[in-house]
Amino acid sequence: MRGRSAMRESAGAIQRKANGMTADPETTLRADARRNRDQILAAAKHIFAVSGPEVPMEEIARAAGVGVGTLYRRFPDRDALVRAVAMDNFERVLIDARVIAAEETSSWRALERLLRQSVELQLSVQLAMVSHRALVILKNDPEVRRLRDEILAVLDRFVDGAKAEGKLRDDVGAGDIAILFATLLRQMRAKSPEVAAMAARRCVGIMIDGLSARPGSSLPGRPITSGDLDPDADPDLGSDLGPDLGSD
Amino acid sequence: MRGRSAMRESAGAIQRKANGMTADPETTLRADARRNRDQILAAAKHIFAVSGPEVPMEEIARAAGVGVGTLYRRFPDRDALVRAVAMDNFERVLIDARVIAAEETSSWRALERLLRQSVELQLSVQLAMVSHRALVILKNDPEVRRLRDEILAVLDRFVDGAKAEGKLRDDVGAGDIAILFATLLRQMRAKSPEVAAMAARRCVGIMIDGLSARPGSSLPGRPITSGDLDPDADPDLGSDLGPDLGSD
DNA sequence: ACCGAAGCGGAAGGAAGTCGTCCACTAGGT
DNA sequence: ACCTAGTGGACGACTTCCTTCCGCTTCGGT
Repeated sequence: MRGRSAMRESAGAIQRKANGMTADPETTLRADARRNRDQILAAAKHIFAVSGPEVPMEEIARAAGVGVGTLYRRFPDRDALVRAVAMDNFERVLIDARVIAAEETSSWRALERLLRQSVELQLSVQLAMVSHRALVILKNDPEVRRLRDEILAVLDRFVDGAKAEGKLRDDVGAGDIAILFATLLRQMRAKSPEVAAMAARRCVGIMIDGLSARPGSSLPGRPITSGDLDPDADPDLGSDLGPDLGSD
Repeated sequence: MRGRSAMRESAGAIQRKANGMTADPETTLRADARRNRDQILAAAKHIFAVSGPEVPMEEIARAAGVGVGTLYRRFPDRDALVRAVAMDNFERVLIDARVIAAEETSSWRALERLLRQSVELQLSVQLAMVSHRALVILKNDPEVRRLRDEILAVLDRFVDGAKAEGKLRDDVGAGDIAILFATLLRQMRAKSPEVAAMAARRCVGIMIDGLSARPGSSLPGRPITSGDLDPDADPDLGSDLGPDLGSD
């Protein structure tokens, strides 16, 4: 049982590596092993997106069409895998964002396009913002963090530009948008996967309409900036679920 | 896993229902026991909303300020607790919806108010729509189901009315709205709980703007109706994803 | 104030599920 | 054709959670 569909992967990967950040792990790999590694990454990305970052490793392995041993050989523990997935996702988003920035002259249209595309690569923003566990893991990795910040910077530019164009409502910040979409992109349940997929696209459409500038409506509170997203609290973990229950 | 090992539904739960839910538990209970029961319910509601319906029972007990033993005496197993929380939530929403329906003359305003309020009672819609596990539990309870359907019926009326008024865009259905909100109401993470709470209100505001009728924008696919939300599949298990992933 | 009984908390036994290693085996590369 | 990087999946240790049980506490009537 080896055949799997993870093929929309191959092209971009090589180029990304050529971009040259961590060349160590892949150059030494045998062709076969390399392919497996990519499949694992693709499967993990998909499964993380659907079920969160704490699914059994064996499930990921199965989805990738490999054994658990292989998975553990490539990624020494779960954290390493989460990190790798996040890096891959962030890189992809960043590349997309830059392409869009280069192609679109209107910031509003750029923003819109970026958001719509994000649905298709159902994705990592949520991994970084919705999952506490993942957040803890990623926060300690400066590389990941740098990528994330770069993406937020691009988003900031789009937001500012779109506001200047009068297309984006003035009372939102990049943080609003990031939260909105991170939340929205979580998997939805419905009668069928088809309905769910359609629902996701429709939700994004509704959101974009809600974001566009229009007189007469206003939001409570103040604009949430990208800075508001940083839980700068403590870098160490310290029990992720337990303590904050008594807050009520 | 464990709940159904003894019996699919505990005989006690059925009995309680037959007696009438409101009469039995509250009249027989000692005053302090009653208070504890309410605290458990409140804590469970809060924690379910935040962390999904599969959190350790002990955590719920701790948050309620009682011991595990007390919790188990009151609710023989997790299913019973989930049911009780759902009933409570649904009843509350339904009551709100009816008050709103009676007070508002405009369907659009009624819809808007209902949606905004739903954020405050951070709530059950999500329990019924987002969590697979909960869905399975609740689907087998005709009482719960009846309540849910009643709520959806009210929502349907609001939606139809608001469309007729020309205030709600024509290309959405009650299902769109339900999905949108169920998704949106999931807990959000941000720098602080305050920011998260503000973000939730803002998101709803943006969404309502996106829903209001306006020429020039259209959504992909077809309107999602309340009927699209029912996973009418088989009642015992959703094997389509393999092992049920405790994503929450 | 007193007493019986309902109610309480939490320690402990037991079940379920996951992790990550290890080793006999397969298949690329030269 | 050989050598070794690579593979899969069974397995023992471990963690986590469920649920029961029992001695102590508190309620409520007298």
